[in-house]
Amino acid sequence: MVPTIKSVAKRAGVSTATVSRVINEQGYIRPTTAERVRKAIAELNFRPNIIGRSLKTARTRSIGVMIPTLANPVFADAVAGIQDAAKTAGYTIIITATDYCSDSEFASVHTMLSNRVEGLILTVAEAENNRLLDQLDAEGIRYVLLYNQPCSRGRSTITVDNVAAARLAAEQFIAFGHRRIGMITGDPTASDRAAARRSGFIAALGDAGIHDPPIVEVDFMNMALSAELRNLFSAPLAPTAVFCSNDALAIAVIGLLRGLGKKVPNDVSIIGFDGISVGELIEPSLATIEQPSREMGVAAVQHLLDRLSGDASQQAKILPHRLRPGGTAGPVSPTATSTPARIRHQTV
Amino acid sequence: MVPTIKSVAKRAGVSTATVSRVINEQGYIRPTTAERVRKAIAELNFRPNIIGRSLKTARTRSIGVMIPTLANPVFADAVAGIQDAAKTAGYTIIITATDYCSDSEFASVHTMLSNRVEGLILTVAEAENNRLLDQLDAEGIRYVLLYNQPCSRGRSTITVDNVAAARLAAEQFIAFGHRRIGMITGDPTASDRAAARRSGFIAALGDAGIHDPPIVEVDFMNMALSAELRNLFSAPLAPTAVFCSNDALAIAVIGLLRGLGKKVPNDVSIIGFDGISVGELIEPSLATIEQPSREMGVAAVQHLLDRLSGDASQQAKILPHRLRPGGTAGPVSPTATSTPARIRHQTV
DNA sequence: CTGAAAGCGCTAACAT
DNA sequence: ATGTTAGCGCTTTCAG
Repeated sequence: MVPTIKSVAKRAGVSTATVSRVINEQGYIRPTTAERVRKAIAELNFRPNIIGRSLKTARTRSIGVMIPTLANPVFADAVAGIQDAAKTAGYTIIITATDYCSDSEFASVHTMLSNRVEGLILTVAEAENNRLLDQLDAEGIRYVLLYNQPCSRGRSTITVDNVAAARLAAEQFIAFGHRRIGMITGDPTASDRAAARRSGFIAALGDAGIHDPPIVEVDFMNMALSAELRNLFSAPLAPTAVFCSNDALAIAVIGLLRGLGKKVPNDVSIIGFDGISVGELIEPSLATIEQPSREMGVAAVQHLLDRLSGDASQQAKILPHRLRPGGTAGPVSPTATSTPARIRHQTV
Repeated sequence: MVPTIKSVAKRAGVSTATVSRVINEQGYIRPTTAERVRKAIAELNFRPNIIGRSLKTARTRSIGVMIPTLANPVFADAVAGIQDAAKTAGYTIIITATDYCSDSEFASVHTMLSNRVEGLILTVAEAENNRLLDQLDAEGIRYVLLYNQPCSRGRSTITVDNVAAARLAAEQFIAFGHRRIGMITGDPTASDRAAARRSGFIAALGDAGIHDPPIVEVDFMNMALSAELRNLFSAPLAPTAVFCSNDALAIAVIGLLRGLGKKVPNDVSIIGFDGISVGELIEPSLATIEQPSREMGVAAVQHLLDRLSGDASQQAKILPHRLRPGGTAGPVSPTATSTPARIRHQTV
């Protein structure tokens, strides 16, 4: 059978307490004794049973991670950061994916809590009104949100300033001379960050005197780009620039535009959001609002570990976003295919 | 504090055994009693402590997963499949990434085994001569390899037929009329699958009378595309077609070619390997040998669970690969920039 | 410096 | 149909 601390003790001719002390390097052990124990451990290929230890110490050194999906590189990168930081800190991670289905959030968290994770890193659909988070708060369970927006409840979260970031995209378009600027957003109501990006985008356009920009919501999961989207680009007053609420969506939209015979960026400029690495590799390269996903994952772990050791100093940690320039976004083109409305707008 | 089975028992006025029976729905319980217990559970918000259960039952219902990195979508997709299948089967997964550093494989596996995972899903550098796997075999620990090649030791693995798949790529190039065909491969010695792809590629070319194709090895992690690579494409007899051992590499190479002023596929045709989804989204779309990563993850879980229940019927499961056509691979072009050698080869 | 023993939360005989 | 109890592997007083 698999060796236990008892078998090691017997082999080394000591008590289990001594073996435990050697394993955990605590207390005074005569060097020769320690050596004998280590030898027994090596010979038996003994691996301390964390289950037994956890039961005794009430510490698991594990954290639970819940994200929408690993299939989106944004989250995969964040988890890579989480994994790395956790490993460094001697923690183990348990992962669950919700597939953007908020109904499964309860079950996922339940599983992880049953496994007695010491804390949670969560990306939920919406942080503000969330029964699950209410319950975690009520039970005093430590968690850190990732990508979610700071909310009035003061829930701790690691994110970028999605409002400011979206403003940046809008402002870039305006600086490029665009006036007919639209937005395409995925998981519209289902994501607080998408909502924040949307509002930042609208606000920035408003500041520039552009109101009621066309905003199209698409089903992000099965990215069948809707008829509405085709209409958007086929209209005579079609936008010359479009902000997409995430990179995967942006890349899909670029494909659609190609299908419609539109040139990017000549006919339509595109800026995405996320900064996934493949964006740099496509041609033209994707202009995007980059968020430091991996670092966000690392920060989430640090933040969580801080909270686990009682330090709840800061609620939200806002990491810097950055406009990553790319070939998909450029000045409004004189050769743009749809010109009629430009005259009107140029007077502004 | 956090409720225990004892606190539930007290509240419901029953013994802990009864509570346990209710939780696990086993044995005969009077409905009214069960109801009282369930009420107590709900009121206390009791979650059974898996740690305690595991210690008693010696079952954790968890599996350990070790992959090179989550930053590569191939592995992220596989893990998504693993997670999904595991969840369905009532299992939890613990993830570690090695970052392609085989030295960390031991530590990762050690951690997971200390956590008493019931089995492992591993992608290792090399399955044939592997001390870690030898040790797992010796200890009778169940594992399933993922992406690794079947080896003489009969280690169970989920993979595609990398040799045949690479042949397919080579044959496609040949069918397109290419004769000067090269290969660019990452983690050359460090990956049995890369080696298999390489040998399949060479074999297929050999069958077509093409020998000693140029093969360039690049450091996959920091994808600084080497000088050697530049030389490859600058040579007068530069290949008109290049097979890349994975998609990430292929996309990077396409970028390099653009930098060198070469057109894809006109000057150089490219076929990648993996079938990551972004390949379909870039322009031109990436021709690639697609492997069903998500399904492979699912299959790995099924295979592992089979083994855990004593069924070791099959060693290797070969899933079907598929040539995914794409814009990056096409017929050898009459306008190709480097023509001198074509005459010689066309005589074959 | 080391050992004996209690007990973490749970399940599974064994009783009744 | 339900209760009693032993014990999973480990850590940690408490003794010595």
